[in-house]
Amino acid sequence: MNDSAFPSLDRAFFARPAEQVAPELVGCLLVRRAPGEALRWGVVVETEAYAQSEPACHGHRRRSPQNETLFGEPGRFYVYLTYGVHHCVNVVTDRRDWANGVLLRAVAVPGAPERAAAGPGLLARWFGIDRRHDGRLAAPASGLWLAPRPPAVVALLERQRAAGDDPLRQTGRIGISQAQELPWRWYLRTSRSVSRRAPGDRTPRHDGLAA
DNA sequence: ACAGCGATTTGT
DNA sequence: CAAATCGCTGTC
Repeated sequence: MNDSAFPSLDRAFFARPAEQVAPELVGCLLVRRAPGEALRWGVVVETEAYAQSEPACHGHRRRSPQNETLFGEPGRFYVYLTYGVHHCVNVVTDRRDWANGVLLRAVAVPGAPERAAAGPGLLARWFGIDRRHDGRLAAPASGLWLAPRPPAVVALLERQRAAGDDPLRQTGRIGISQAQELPWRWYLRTSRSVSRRAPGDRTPRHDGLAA
């Protein structure tokens, strides 16, 4: 399997507000090429948007060496350590000097256990992502990038949408203590690899995987 | 300096 | 439901 089978999303895709990019990233592919290892990839099934204007965003309070990447150019990865234990992977969106990004919360990996990357920390662990990836461009040259929705995923989404059933669910964000009312989390209803249920979400779990 | 705490996960 | 575990942030 060649890298060319996974074309990289370009900067224009990310140069838009996070709440616009986040739902469109669901169904796209996260691809990882580490030295001496097999290519790893999976379908993004859950995302969250963050913006400087709301208090849950790391860049809301102030700009610092820690969150500098979030203020930088779109199309780069913003990776941080949380709870001293787990890494969280974001893609920077919108424009320079405005903290904006999309948190990748869950990925469905074909051939792997369903819950292998069913959460921000698990996802980072599975793909071998840590702070060294912070600031890297989302491109094959970085060994880590995002690819557009493959035809099979596009077909699945269209089929369900045509049946009057939107496979993309929108809820409040998870694990934050501020701005919980903001519905900036999106996930693929048909996936069993979603991290967890948001408070109040009664959506039934559905069979059939999106990959 | 120092206590507090987090965009999580796991086990009791 | 609490521990694990690190480093940033605000305060003393």
